[in-house]
Amino acid sequence: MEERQALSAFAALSQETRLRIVRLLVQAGPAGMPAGAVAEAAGVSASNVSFHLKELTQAGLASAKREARSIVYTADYDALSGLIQFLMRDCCAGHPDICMPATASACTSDSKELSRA
Amino acid sequence: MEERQALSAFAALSQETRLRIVRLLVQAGPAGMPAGAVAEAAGVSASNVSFHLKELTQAGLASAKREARSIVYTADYDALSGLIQFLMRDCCAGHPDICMPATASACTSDSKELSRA
DNA sequence: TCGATATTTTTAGGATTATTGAAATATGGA
DNA sequence: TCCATATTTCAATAATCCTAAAAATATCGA
Repeated sequence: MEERQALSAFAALSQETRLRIVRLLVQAGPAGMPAGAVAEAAGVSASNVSFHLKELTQAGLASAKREARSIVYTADYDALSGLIQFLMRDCCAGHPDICMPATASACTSDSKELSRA
Repeated sequence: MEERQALSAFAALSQETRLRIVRLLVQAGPAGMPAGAVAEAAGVSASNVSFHLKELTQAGLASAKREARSIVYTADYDALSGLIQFLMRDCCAGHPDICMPATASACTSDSKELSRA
């Protein structure tokens, strides 16, 4: 992931509603969620969720596909994964020990940590 | 790391100069860097670097300590590590496969990846 | 203490961003 | 085709953020 993309991704994730939406989309999995369902789950208006979904899409963190009447949004796993790698690579450059606590817990097979709501 | 902190951290990292400063501080290691040196290395004015260092400090990503005439800034390793964990835990919740590519490369001992400028 | 240096705070502006409701668009079924 | 549904676009306002310049503050050496 390039710096430009990372900057966009960070900006996208720095907004409460968008962060919530990303979580919802990730939890929805590859099947994704229609915009209306996202709006309801996030507790915001339809036009507002549309605005934030567009922002997430432009930042490369989500993608849209039409399915019948609904437009279904999906989290871009590669982008999220790439952002994590960016943090590890570019920000911890020369000091891998910074990332060790994170990778250590992630690399263990203790998946309880991952299921925290 | 709580959501509030993560939102602040994302906002702090979504600005080009601040992202550059974080890189500089990380590379500087535990010894840190005085504000003036950061300004010079980042190629920005003293007042501008002061502003951004304050933002980073308030976001918990850096800390300041006075050393003689200079105020030396240090990257907060725990915060960076915590942010990576936050992404893995809260954003990849229920879908650890998202993080796998990231953790896989991070967990290998191939440190060439980490030294990219 | 005084002056020089380093850093911070303040201030003000201009530029983005968030939010809402109304209007417009696109889809599928009767 | 026409209607109902789902979503987006538009317009306006409020809020927030970024930046640069000037003023204020803190430290050290003479």
